[in-house]
Amino acid sequence: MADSVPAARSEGLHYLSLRDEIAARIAQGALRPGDKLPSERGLQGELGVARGTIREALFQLEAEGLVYRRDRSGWYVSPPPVVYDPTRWEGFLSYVEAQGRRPRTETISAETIAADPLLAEVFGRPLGAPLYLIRRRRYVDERAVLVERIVVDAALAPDLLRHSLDQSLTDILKGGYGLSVARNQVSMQPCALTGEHAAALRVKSGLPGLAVQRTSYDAQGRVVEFDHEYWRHDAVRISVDIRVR
Amino acid sequence: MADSVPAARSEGLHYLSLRDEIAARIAQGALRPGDKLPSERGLQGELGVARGTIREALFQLEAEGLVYRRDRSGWYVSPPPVVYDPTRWEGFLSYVEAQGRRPRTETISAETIAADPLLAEVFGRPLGAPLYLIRRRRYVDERAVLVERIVVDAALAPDLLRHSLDQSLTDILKGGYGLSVARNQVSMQPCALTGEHAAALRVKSGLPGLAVQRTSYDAQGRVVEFDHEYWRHDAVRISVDIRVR
DNA sequence: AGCCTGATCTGGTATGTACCAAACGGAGCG
DNA sequence: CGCTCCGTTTGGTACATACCAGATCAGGCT
Repeated sequence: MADSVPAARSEGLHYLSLRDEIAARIAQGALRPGDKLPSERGLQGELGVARGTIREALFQLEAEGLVYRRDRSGWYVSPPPVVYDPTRWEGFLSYVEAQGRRPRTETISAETIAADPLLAEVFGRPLGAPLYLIRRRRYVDERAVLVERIVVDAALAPDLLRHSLDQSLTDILKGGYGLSVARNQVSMQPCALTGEHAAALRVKSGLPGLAVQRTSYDAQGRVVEFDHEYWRHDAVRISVDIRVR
Repeated sequence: MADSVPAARSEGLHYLSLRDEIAARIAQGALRPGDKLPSERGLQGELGVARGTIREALFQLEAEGLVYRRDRSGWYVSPPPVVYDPTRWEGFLSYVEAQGRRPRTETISAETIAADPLLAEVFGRPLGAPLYLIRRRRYVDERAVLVERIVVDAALAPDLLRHSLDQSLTDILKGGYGLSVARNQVSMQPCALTGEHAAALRVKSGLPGLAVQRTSYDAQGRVVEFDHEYWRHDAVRISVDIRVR
């Protein structure tokens, strides 16, 4: 990294100028997506500031989505986010591919469960009715970007779990069962990834995320999918184009 | 140590158990929205852990939107977020009120500017065409929750700046100029609030936020508003209900 | 070639200390 | 009563240090 960061010392708070310095390097292309930053201790020696201060600057860049960390490996420049349009339901694999990125899906678990009060209400089915619960992890360019928990009515898609769930669930439901989505009810909220979600994405507990809850209905108003997604905040941008009511 | 947080010491990482302990108190109503937490140094004495560890736990709760800080005043339990549906464009004041909260708008600045290349493109107007630029800050229950930067085509709304901009801009455009919104193009991305935005919201630079960009069109496809909003991440939840294309 | 192992590198957690500056609150003054 | 002033409280920044545990990788063994 040669001459390090002279401009950064100009003024004000150390961690802010360091943050701005690194951000500038990324903006001007001196650091490119996927590049590894020097180690915290390396920067410490280079810049002559305490490691805690370096980390404060890195945390801010992480919150801005400019860098991310791989646990006990190092800090890396973030790739650009994928654009997610909840009004176009083509499925993860196709829209990620359409953006020139490499998607992958991994099934964590798939099981039959009995409807609890909430799910019974959502699906309009009796308590205890059989439902499928699917947990998946999805990647873009081999970086885990979201975990999801999908519930499907077993009555609408018998033997769904026989299929390989690493492909598009939308396609399976449409091709195999004639179920297609006509309406989506989507709710999104910034959150922190904690516990099982953080573990599944292999990120530090507390990383900012985006929680998306989606209920998909077919033309008859039946619930086709009830889906909770937890995204890394830096991996996604939401875009919708709508007629106003 | 009064005994206070006994369960928190059970196992694992100090800051995670402390975080969970406070989160549990909020969930069960022992701490209510708006309540002030003990000071960092107070907790330090109570719990016997270092102040840095306390702060780590508080940062996580902040990232989850459960608590927020008022600079050099203290940490407080967050009020619930307002629900924002970009497909229903009734304006901030009315939908916040509909949720039983108290909205307020403050105009920071209002001026006439000349279209730069980007704005000329967006509005389909020549370079240098006159546009209005309005900056506002909006509050819910007297807490600043967003800053926005709205651009309006001066040709469509002459003398717009004569109006009081602390009211609904939607109403002014509709009532005063017959402009009503027929289509919204909305893009949202988690971000960090920095620089002027952080200052305007009086939060620490680096607080997680949600950046919303909205382009509103009327029935003739003319751009009515071009709007950038920066929300505190804990103040808003997005909800949309849409027919799938 | 493939597997195992152990040293090393890296970030993660935790503690202590010090000082700064904004916010707050109470005393005192006009 | 309202204002100013000032000491106190509170979070904000910065430093130093120590140790832990997962990730990584080179080297040696099979």
